[in-house]
Order: sequence, then structure tokens, then C-alpha cells
Amino acid sequence: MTSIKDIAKKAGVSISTVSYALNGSERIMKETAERILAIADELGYVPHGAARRLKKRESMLVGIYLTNYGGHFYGSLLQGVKDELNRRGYDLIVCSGMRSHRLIPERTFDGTIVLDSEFTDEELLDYAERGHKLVVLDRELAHPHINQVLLDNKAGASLAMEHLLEQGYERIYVVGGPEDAYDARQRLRAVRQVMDRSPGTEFRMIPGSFQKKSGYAAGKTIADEYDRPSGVFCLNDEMAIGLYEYLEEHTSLQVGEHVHLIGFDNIEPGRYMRPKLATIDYSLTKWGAVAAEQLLKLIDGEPLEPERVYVRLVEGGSVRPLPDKKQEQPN
Amino acid sequence: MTSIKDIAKKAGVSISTVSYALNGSERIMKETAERILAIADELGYVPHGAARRLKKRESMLVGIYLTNYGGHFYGSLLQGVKDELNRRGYDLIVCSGMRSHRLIPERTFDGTIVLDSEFTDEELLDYAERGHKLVVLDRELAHPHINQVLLDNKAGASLAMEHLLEQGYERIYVVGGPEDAYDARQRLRAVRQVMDRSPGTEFRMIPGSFQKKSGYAAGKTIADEYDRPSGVFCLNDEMAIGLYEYLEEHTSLQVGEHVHLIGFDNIEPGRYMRPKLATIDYSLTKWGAVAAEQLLKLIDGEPLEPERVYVRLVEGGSVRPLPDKKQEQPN
DNA sequence: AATCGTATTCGAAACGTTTCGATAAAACGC
DNA sequence: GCGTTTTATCGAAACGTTTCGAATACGATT
Repeated sequence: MTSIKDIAKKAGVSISTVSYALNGSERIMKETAERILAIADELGYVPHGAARRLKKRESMLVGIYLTNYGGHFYGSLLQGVKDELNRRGYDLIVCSGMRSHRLIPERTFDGTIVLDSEFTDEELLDYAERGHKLVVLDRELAHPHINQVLLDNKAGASLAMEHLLEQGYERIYVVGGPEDAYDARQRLRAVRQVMDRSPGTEFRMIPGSFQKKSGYAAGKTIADEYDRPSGVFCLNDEMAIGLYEYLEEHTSLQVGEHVHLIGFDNIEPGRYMRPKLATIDYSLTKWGAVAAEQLLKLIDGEPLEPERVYVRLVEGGSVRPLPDKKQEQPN
Repeated sequence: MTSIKDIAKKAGVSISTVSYALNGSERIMKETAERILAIADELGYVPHGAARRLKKRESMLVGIYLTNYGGHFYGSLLQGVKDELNRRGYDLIVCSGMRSHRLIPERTFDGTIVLDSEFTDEELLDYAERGHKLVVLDRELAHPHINQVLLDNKAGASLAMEHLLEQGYERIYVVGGPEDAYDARQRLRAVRQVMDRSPGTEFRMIPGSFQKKSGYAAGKTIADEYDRPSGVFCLNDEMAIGLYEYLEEHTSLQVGEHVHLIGFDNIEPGRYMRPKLATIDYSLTKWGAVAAEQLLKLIDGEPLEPERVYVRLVEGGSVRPLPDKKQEQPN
């Protein structure tokens, strides 16, 4: 491979001169610089990343960790992060899995975004303690090197519950999420608050894991004890889709008719469901962009202002008013 | 940050001894090694990635480039690649966008998998010429440092077309893909072959871009000239879903009744469409695993056997026989 | 006691950059 | 034509590792 030395030899100058020329320093004469650039080009020179990173102690690389690559979740989030980073000269690197955690303490990135429950809080605090800059999207963590950009889970869950309540069902099911997941806990807390102030309605909790199959299982539970139209709030869309699938495959219950279903996340497949899945939407792209922005501030040592990402209700045919209630309360 | 030097000082040995100890060399005494390891641990030592890569001239990192992070396409592919790589001690790094192409000639990875039309053939050949090892998933490229793992696009497209033909429609639309995309060209070639040997049927080509919106536009074309039940083969599912959406939103034409739709890729949202989207399936996970395996062989300098990934038809309610034809040809 | 072999440790060079401080050469003021 | 400043280039050290060849120590062999 051609290195800076080869260029120096061919141009008859020292390697430091080449380095300055390559980096566009003012110190060296314009003509010399041009000659060097030309030779570098001719030789197809590209600097050795590791060497440069070792010396400069920065990589212009940002890592992002996700629990898994699957799901419909991540595409636009990543896009948001990447666009913002590129604008500032950084590149994004996507990682998944415990194995690759090592890249962080090995100082591969200048900073890291985490949306990955495989990290423990301790682990992240340890990296921060070593000086690594982090933005976390799935937990709250107090450390000068960590910032968080959190979704307004509580507002979203309240929105969803209230939407169901407005339709007038007598029973509402809530399909939960993993107990250790921050967003699940937040959503659930809001759910409980809404429950507490709505005494007339019967609420039932069904455990869930945020995965499609747990929604599927919840579908069975609900179908088995079905006796009248009910509302169902799945703490994410993935489970709502699983639930829909169960009803479709094994029962004659209609979503939007017998079972009124709302999810959370507004993932794409929900939009193709028929009837369309009601859900809570937030801009993943924006979430990503804000996360990137915060991380760059952290890297530059700028003061950080914690950020929050807002949510909104998206109605869909999967939740419809009870016909009789509609008559009773025409507004 | 704590380096090997700090350990050496604390342990009262030379840095080379520390290095050997850390790497588990036989050369050094067991007790010394243990003492060094303990100190390293106590100091929270993690080797500096860039330094190590510079010296060792290998990174144990594999890059994969995708055109974009979105779509439903990539999740299981990435999973397949990652699992296979991890098994062999490598880590996977996902990249997207021109900007990050630089990571390849900068020698960040030991090898790279490409499924990204933003690379030109020349660019890839240039990297190969520099000694970089590549596996390409979206083109054919002859070079000793490049291997390809190709999908059997032709077989898939034939399967799709024949499935439509068997149902007995008099007209079949084909929604195309980008002209410069290898897979689109392959699929189209097979389509043409099937057309040529099926003279009784009327075929119409509609241009497409592999993106949802072009399917949507094709939906309009088809609806505008609708006069009898027709088959439609969209060269990928994404477009098929767009087409479905158009019909749903703007017409009373029913998929599986008036318009008989088949796609290609078996992406997840197609499975939630109602009626379910008929499509061509292949194991993305396996495709990824094979690609990873081939790349590792390339890195190890093992002889490579070109690989191919097979496809199968997945039937769905979006394609149904014509009722009268069914009577005519009961088998 | 001199030699050898083996086991353990060490010193130094190297990987490919960047960058500080020095040097040499040219331009300036007087 | 002498000091002084400016401009362009260079040498060398450093970043944190790995690894080759050498050095040391020590017991065993003669």
C-alpha cells in the first residue's frame, strides 16, 4: 500500500511536508503542495485510518448500538442520525450485539448513541467514566459525559388510553412490555394513572414482551374470554400486529368491530393493516437527528440541554366508537 | 487513558512482557502473567483499537454497505451476516452513504460486503486492486479479491410469471425496476423469456423504481385502463404494496379479485396485507450467512466457490384463479 | 570450573500518521 | 552588507501496540 513515505520519496521532500500539503496547511508553498497532491493522486494514496486515528486521537466516527437489526423500527431513526452527523463531517457506524461493545472502550468512536437493552447502566457509566461521550435513548443516566433524548412515553400512553376511553367500551385490555425496559415502564405508569382516574371502566393487564408473538398470545387470551366489544392498548405496534394476526387466523372477531386496537410507535406494517392500526406516532427521524446533535455537542464540550421528543395520536379504523355510545353522546 | 505502559510500570516489567502476557503467550512465566493480568484488570485496561490495528494490520472487522437503512429488507440479512461473523471472531459494522465509502480504502475493515447501488463497479474494482477483499451481492464482478453471492433472480421471476399465467388472465402487467440495478435486469430478462414463450397473453410493461411510490403510480396506470381481471407482477414487494395502496385509496378494484398481484422479496408488510401478497421468497438470513462465509474465505485466502441462493414461490390471496378458467381447466 | 541449554524477560524497531520546534534560505529595513 | 523578520522545508518525537532478536539468569552437563 502506498503511504506518505512513498509520496515523499517521489516528490523529493520530507514526509512532514507531504503531511502538511495533504492537510492543506498554509505553511507550504502553493506549487509544492500542488505537486504533492498530484503525486498522491497518481499513486492512489489514501491515508491509513488506524494510523491517523492513533495520532489524532479522534476518529470522526460515531457508533450507534441497536438491540437487533430487525423490526421496522430503526430505518428512519438511523437516517435521521446519519444525515445530521454527515452534515457535521462525522460518519455513522451501526452495531449490534454484545461482542461489539468492545469497540467503545477501544476508542473506535468519538461518541456513541445507545438504544440497546443489552447494555447495563453500569457498563455505560463505566465508559462515560473513561471519558467516552454517550447519548442514551432508552434510559435515564446521570453523568457529565452522558445525555439522554427521551420520548414522551407518558404523554403517548395517556393519549392512547384516553382515545380508547372516549369510545365508551366497558372493558379495556392493556398488553404490557418487558419489565426492565424503560419505555415499557414509562408507558405503563401513564396507563395506571389513567386507570386510576377512570373508575367506571374495567381494566385488564396482559403481560407482553414487545415482540409480535406475545401480542399473538394476548390475542388468544382476549378471544377466549370475549363477551362484548372491548378496547385493547398494546404498548407497541409490533404486539398489536401479532394480536391482529391471531384474531384473523383463529377467530371471527373483527378488529375495529369487536376488538378495538391501538398500538404505539406507528411502524410501517401497521399502516397496511386493514383496518388501519390506530397508534401513537413520533418522528423517528427527528429523534435520531436530535440524538446526533446532542452527541456532537457533548463531543465538542458544549453545554447540553436535555431534549424530549413529542408524540401524537394517529387514528385508524382499528378503533371505532361503540354505536350505542355514539347515539348517547353525539358530540 | 491507561495504556500498556502504565501496567508495565506498576508491575515493574517491560512493556513487551506486558504485551506477551496480555496476549497469553507461552513465553512468560505463569505467575508473572497472572500478576500482570490482575493489574491490567485493576487499571481497567482495554487495548487501543487503532494502535493495535495499525500494528497488526488486521481489524477483525467486516463492513457491510446498504443503500439505505430503511425498508423492511435488511433486518434478517444483517442478522445472518452478523451471526456467521461472530462465530468466527469478527464483528460487523453497518454503513450507508457515499461519505463512508472512505472507510474501505482507509483499511478500517478486513473485508466488506456490498449491497449498495451507490458503488460503481470501477470503484469496487479499484478497492479490490488495492488488495481489499469484497463480497458483492448486487452485481457480477470478476476479480481475484471479489466473490459474489447472487440470488436466483431469474428463477424467481419465472416462478412469479408462471404463477400468474396459470390463473388464466388475458392481460399481465409487469412493473419494472431501476435500469441500472442488477437484480431488476435479471428479473426482467426472465420475464421477457416467459413472455416470448406465451404468445396467447397480452403483456404490458410499466416502468418502476423499486420504491413504493412507483408502485403507487403504476396502480393509477392500471386502474385507468381497467376493463377486465388482470395479473400484475411487481418486480419487488415494496412496489406491490404501493400499488395495493393506490387501488385501495382511489378505486373500488379489489386485489385478488380484479387485480391479481404478485411481488418479489417476501418482506414483512406483505404478510399483513389483506389479501396476503403472493411473492417470491428467499432466505435473507441464509443469504447473509453465505456472504459472510465467502468473505471469510476470501480473507483467509481460501479458494472460493461461487454461491447462489435459491428462491421459492409463496402463494397468497392476492393472486386467485379466474373463476371461468378454473372450470375450463379443473386440474 | 567452563560450557551449554532452557526459561524468562527485555530493548528496540516498526506500523503510518501528525505536529512541534529547528533550520535554511530569501526578503527586508537601514 | 549586517541584523532581523518572514517563508518554506525538514527532523524527530510521539501516539499505543506487536514482535524479533538479544540478554540475562539459572540449573544441568561435562
